[in-house]
Amino acid sequence: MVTIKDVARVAGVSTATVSRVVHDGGQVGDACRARVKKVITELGYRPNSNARALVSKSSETIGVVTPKLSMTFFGCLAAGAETTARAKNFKLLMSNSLYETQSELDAIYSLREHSCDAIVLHSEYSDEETLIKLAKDIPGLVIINRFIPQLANRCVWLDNEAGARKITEYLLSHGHKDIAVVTSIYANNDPATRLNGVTKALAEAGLELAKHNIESATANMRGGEDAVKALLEKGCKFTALIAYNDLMAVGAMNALQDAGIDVPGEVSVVGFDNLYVSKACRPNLTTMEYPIEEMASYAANLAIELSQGGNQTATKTHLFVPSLVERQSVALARST
Amino acid sequence: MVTIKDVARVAGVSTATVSRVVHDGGQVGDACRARVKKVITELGYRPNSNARALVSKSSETIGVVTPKLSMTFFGCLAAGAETTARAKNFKLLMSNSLYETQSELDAIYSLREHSCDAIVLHSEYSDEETLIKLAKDIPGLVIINRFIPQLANRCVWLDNEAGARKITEYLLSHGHKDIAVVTSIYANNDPATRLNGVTKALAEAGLELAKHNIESATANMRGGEDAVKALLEKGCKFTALIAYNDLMAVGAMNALQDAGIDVPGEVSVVGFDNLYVSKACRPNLTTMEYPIEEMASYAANLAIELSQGGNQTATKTHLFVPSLVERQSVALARST
DNA sequence: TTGAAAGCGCTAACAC
DNA sequence: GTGTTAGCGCTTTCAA
Repeated sequence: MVTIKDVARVAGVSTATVSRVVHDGGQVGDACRARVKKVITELGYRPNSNARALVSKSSETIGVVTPKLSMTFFGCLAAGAETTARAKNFKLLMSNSLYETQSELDAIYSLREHSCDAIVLHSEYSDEETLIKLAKDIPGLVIINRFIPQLANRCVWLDNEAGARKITEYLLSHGHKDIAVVTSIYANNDPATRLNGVTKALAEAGLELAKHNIESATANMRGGEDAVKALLEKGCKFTALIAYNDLMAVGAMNALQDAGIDVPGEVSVVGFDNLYVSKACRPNLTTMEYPIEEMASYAANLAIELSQGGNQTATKTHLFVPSLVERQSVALARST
Repeated sequence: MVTIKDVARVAGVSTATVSRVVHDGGQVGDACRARVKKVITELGYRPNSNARALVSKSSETIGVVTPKLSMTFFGCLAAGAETTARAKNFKLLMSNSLYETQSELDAIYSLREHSCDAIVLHSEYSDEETLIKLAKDIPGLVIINRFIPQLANRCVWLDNEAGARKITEYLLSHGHKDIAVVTSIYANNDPATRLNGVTKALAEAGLELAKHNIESATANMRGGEDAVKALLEKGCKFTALIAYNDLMAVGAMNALQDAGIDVPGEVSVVGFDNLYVSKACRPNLTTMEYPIEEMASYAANLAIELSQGGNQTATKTHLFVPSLVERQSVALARST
């Protein structure tokens, strides 16, 4: 490994001068700078970032903590953060939290040990108090996909209720009145919030969402299938179905089709997230776009700014609003 | 930030002793060790890994370089590496190469600056020579999804030809004789290798793969659609279609169905990779499993071992073989 | 068993 | 404009 000393020796200058050249400080004579630069390329010198981080207490590293990288949603999140990291010349440290409070915290501490002071955290299990305490310690900590009032300016989140409301209104505008909902038993607030949006939109249209029209299951394809089967077995009648997310929606469509029910001919189906699958399934799924990649990129930027002492406007919030993506899984309700 | 000095001071010992306790070295008296441990927890001391890496020249960090994290395939790759990292208590440094030679190299050098000596690289554009030179410099460099003879013991790869062969034979065993192929213009060797497998399997059955039964396009859903349209327009007749990967297969199925052709009733379709989409599409896709997560986890292990001077058996290769996943997109060929 | 001290590669005063 | 120097937090001889 070639160090700054090697460069200094070969170029016949002090390490301080080399350091200045590396950092493009203006305080170096032209001839000297040229010589040093030449030596740097000749020797292939690259500053050791551990040493740099050690002395400067900042590592130009951004950490991302998500539950599970293999899920498309989190892959996109990571990709968004990576875009920012690349643009700012930061390194990206990834950690899976595996949906556990303790590993969430472990991951964060491990990041800290690396002098990684910009952190984007997707937390589901830690309670608000823990997070608030953590945020106090770590100026560059940003929470993604969750809103904590006391941390308003550190949360990058999505208006789930507005999204659910919007897609419900869309269904309403297509003449649907008998609407079933497949929600999830997912740990965070999202299911409740989205359900809330649906209920409100329905209420405003003078409709009530009957309890027995709601079925809940795990937030994946299988869950969607199971929920629809349960709905069908109960003898539930509906012309449209709102699923918690795309995965459940796809499962639901499959179950519907397996039961000989045409989608969207007899039943319209909508999802949430706009994952890749929504373009792969038949019919293509109408859904709400969850701009997670963009949000993550934004969050990473915010985390970096905060870690550098910028963007201290405590009152500013970072709320994203999902948008409707019309595809083929919704049709006009058949007049009854 | 609480440092080793703080702990030493509070515990009334030297930093060397604290270091020994942290490392579980046996050379510390019981009473002393207990006291130090107590102080460590009380103060919440965590060793700074930059300092540690600086002095020990090893950072317990594994780097992963892939083209694009937002693609499911690479997300799974990252997840596999993460599993190993977690198990070995390593950190995971991610870098996107964006499909470019230069950024591939940049990413690797940047990893090196971090004293990250175990690296898993998914390289597509760099030539073998560059890679061989790199591998010489970096003992812990492992190449994934590519085979370079001179680096046999450092490559973790998949037998694409065997996979293609296997799935072709599967189609053959279902009575298909008129087979079309949708291949891709992807940059690496995989398309050619898979095509090769198909051709060979067909040849062994006394069948020839006619040029005009092959169509090539970009390796995504859209490409699959386009290719099928082209095939259909040419008036190509086939009862089975082999797609380069799952994404193209799904696109192909959609195009087929849009053209009023029943899948698998009239045309059977198979893919490659076994991505999540293959369970989302209708009919569910029969495909070859590409165990990328497992492979990445394996590769990460190998990289760590190599970086620590182990596993020097230069003759050992690391070849994975894909397995058939039967779903619903293949039917018996209709007797003609 | 424990401590003192040197030094990893780099940056940032401070001096000249 | 350039060099000297003192650390950053930690590990690791070498002595005691």
